[in-house]
Amino acid sequence: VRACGLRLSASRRLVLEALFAAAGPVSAEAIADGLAGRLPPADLASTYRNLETLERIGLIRHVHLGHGPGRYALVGSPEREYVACERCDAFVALSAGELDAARAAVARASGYRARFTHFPIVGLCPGCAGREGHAHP
Amino acid sequence: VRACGLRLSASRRLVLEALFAAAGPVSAEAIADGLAGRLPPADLASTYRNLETLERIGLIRHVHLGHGPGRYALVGSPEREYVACERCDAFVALSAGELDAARAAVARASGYRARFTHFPIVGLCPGCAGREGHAHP
DNA sequence: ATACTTGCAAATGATTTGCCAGTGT
DNA sequence: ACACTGGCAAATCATTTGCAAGTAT
Repeated sequence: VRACGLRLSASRRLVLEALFAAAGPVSAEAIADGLAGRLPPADLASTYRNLETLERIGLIRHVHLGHGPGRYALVGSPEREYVACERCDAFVALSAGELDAARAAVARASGYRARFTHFPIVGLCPGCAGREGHAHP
Repeated sequence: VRACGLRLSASRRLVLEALFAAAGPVSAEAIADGLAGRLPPADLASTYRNLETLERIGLIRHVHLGHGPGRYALVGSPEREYVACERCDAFVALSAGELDAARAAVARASGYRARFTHFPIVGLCPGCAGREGHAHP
């Protein structure tokens, strides 16, 4: 952290603590609110600035799940890729490798090297797909 | 159109003409501007309302390509699915079926039924993937 | 005639920026 | 000390909403 010429200020440390404490990816607002009281609150604009800084040095990353705000998480091993439901905002986080077959199929069809870390695969979760097409959804 | 109890007003017709005239998916702002002068301009808020209405009755749909605004297109046959580059915003539109292998791989890994019509597959286009990892990008 | 539509202005949600005072190193 | 940071207010971007006036049917 300091190795990048950055200062380890109180609010910067708070952002990192929040991301350690969080179960999954969390929004900037949730972090600024101190994860519902579990941590001291911080200014929202500063939180966004800190998230951007920490992302630039590769400590964290953000993913866009559903229509809401972006969600941030520590970069860890194994790396996570996401599949999200466009109807109910449910999502699953898979480990690197589990989507390699899909990646290969995309490369074959389009030439693109797909990455599901920043923008997830979007579709219907088993529950919403089951309700699809029924008479009374 | 009228079959749904809707009126075919001037600005509604204009939105449809713009979508017929456009080569690919276009933003609401581009439509409201009359596609750079090719058509008369319209109010942006009304354009958004008309796009929403036309999408609700299934005539059009929108897709989120890159970081910019959503882009609208007529629903046609063959149906289109998209693969977009997260670095340079280039994208390719594939016909329904071309991504079925990828869809099957996703279903195997996650149980989700992926659809790439509203949120595209995101990754690196061949050009950006080639530059990735080089000494001086 | 009447309900659907428009246009304009103002609100919204997420995120960014300007600016000046505060503080790690 | 000095540049990096924090907090607060105001700006931005895409999109939505309120409302009075207009118009397709």
